[in-house]
Amino acid sequence: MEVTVDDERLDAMFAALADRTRRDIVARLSEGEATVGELAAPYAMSLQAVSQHIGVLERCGLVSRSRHRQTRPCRLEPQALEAAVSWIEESRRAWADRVDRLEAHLARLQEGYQR
Amino acid sequence: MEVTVDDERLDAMFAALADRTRRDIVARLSEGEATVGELAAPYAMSLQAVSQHIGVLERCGLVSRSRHRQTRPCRLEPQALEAAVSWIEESRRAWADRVDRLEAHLARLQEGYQR
DNA sequence: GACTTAGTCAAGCAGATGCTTTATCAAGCT
DNA sequence: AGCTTGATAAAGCATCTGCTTGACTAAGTC
Repeated sequence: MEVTVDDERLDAMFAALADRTRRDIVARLSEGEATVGELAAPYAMSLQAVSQHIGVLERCGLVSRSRHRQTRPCRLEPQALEAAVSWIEESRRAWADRVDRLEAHLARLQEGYQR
Repeated sequence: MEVTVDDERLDAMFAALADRTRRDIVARLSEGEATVGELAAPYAMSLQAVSQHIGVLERCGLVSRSRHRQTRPCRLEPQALEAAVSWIEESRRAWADRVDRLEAHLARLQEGYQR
């Protein structure tokens, strides 16, 4: 049974992860919630830029923002990462299967020659 | 021990996978080698465009092109996919650990109240 | 040698992306 | 009410991307 994830979602997800700053933010959030300001602090770029990066992560479902007083705490939505992993795993598995079949085939040929 | 993959490589890899046509090509190649022309056939776009897509996949190490007569057979280099998977898995694992710790903590609190 | 096949190279263009700056808003502080 | 803090909104700009077309090359066919 295949887990079919729609293409647009994968587009957005991989595109989101294609930026170092955003991968950094995801890694940071995997250690726990953080506000936009906290996430922005380590970077040379403006708070607005980081807020935009978080927007990208939010739009593809990897991160969600809530409110607490004036701050906007962000947290990871890891089931979204699942979609990306499963696509990659599926392709890799298909390739591995193919290599296995090929090797098995070659092994049978080899056996044939030796007999 | 961490498998540290350099950021530029991950940038290129996720960017490569952020395109539906390129993911299609990877999926197709996971079923076996194919020439540029064979890969291009299903698409409305020009052969040149597909060749450029393959170039992107090649530059990030996911695909390699060889030569056979006038054709350029392409094949998947699946150990490259490993880098992407391991980055994602690592972040997800960190998040899962954190959730587990949190739940364990809450469980202990709960126990405390009931005693 | 001329023609076809399979593909690359290169220039150009419309639209997306990553940042900036300025302006604005909502919550808390005095 | 006015000021500060934490953040979003919007406009602008340089660069990158995905595609196109036209020109070229290498290998095989007539």
